[in-house]
Amino acid sequence: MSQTVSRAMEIIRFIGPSPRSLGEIAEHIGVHKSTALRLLQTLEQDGFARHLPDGRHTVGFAIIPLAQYAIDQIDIRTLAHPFLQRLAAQQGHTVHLAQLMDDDVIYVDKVDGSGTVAMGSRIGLPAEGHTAGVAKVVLAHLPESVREEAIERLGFQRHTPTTIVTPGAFRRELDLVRQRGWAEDDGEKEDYINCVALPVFDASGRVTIGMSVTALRAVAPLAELREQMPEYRRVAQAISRELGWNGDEHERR
Amino acid sequence: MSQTVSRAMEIIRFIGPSPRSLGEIAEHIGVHKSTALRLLQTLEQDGFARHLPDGRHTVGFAIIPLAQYAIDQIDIRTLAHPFLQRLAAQQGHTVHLAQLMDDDVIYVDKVDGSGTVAMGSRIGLPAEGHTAGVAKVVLAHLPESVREEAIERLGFQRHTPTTIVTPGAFRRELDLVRQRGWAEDDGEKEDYINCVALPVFDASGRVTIGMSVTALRAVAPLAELREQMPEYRRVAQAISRELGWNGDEHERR
DNA sequence: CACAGCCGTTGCAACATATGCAACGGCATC
DNA sequence: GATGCCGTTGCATATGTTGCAACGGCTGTG
Repeated sequence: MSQTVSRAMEIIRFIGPSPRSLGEIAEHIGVHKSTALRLLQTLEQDGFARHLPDGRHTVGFAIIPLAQYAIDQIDIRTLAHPFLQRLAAQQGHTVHLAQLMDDDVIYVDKVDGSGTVAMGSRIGLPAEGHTAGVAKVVLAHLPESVREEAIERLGFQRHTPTTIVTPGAFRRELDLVRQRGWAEDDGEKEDYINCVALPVFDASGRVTIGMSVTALRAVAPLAELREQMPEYRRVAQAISRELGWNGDEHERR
Repeated sequence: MSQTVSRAMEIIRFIGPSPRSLGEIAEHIGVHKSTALRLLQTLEQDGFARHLPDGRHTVGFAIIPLAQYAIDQIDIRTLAHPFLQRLAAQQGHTVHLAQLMDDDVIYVDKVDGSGTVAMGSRIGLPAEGHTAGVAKVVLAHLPESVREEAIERLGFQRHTPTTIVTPGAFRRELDLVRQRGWAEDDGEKEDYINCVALPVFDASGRVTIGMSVTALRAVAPLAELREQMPEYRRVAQAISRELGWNGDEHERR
């Protein structure tokens, strides 16, 4: 293991959220300022960090295309994409796939329907934990201790009158998700958009991926999406079988 | 400068585009395999690299949120965003801002109009060089030698009957962009979407940023967007003045 | 205006770590 | 079964990283 490389990466993690001074960085990684400065100079030479005019240091743009490579290599995309495309074309609605990675449910694929819709979801970015259907469906199926930790991290910011804003109400929502087999976003992030989200099971019956169908409320309200649930369930299970799932959705780990 | 950190970063750049074996990596950075392995082990411990089941190494997901931080800190967004929001609200069309970074014109902001539209543009991702309005308008205003190098890198893949697919035709298009002062995407990437793009000048009269207005052809065909050109030019110049531009758009470097 | 304090930075010697070597086990090929 | 190449590890040592001392610049205070 390389201590020098570890330090450099810790610097990048530290300066990412907000720009930092040399002294702060040296203190954070526990080295002399001259050491931190040399590490920064190297990171900056290669575009992984930037030296701002005010003297502080921040993350560099060379990381952006590398992140895109990381996104492009998410395996489930290749496997699931044809299913999403068919569903989007057939139903006319936007379909997402999102996967749990570390502590976030990250959008990993998105196929727009016809009669299209703009929304804040972006591949590579996390779904909002307390509003997005895909996040709810993944959270609902996590082991309880993991789920409780995740719930504690949620901010429960209100966006619309239907946003769930307490942990208790959110737990009841997740209970409902498990009971009926799908999650819903009832205009909780943007009040003109709703969606349903289905679990995607892996070979061991776990759920770390969710698939959602999203529509403008004016075009297809929740009731209409619910009517299509048998078809959505069929597609989510077809993707699950591609992942080696072979059982009933009521199987639990 | 830290040689060790440089090597680690070169490893990340090398394994990003496609996964690589330990031997390839060691050869690429010019060290013994055991050295490359230790550097990789450190990168993998922190999520900057991943060790695939087949033994190869690729870029890790921890880079994705860092890239988002980098995107979030692009200064022009803060400055230009109110202009884009006003224009989008007033015109009802989607407005983009894109900026030249290294060899790509990267979408750095995007405001959706009302009566919304889905499109492949994503913040942090590059605009396609030979079709996107923002890319054409930035390319058109580059110094000639830089422009020629950029044109040589373009793939000229046809997407629709109106896609420009030869360097010669593309050069003539850029001549036209400079002459009339704006670029167009005439359904060249998706045949149902068109846009116009205006140059944003900086304090020295250079153009590394473009602003575009995009609409569904069915909603607002090119002719209709062209009618609004005085207003679009006014907004682009207002943003330019915020950047310190003080002259006539015919000023050249 | 002088001074103190803190910042970012550099040259250099000491030393701690990164490095390459030799060897290993595993796997594929002949 | 032998060979070649892969990824990997222990260890000695060479070297690059590291901290120290000192520097100039900037800001705030008296």
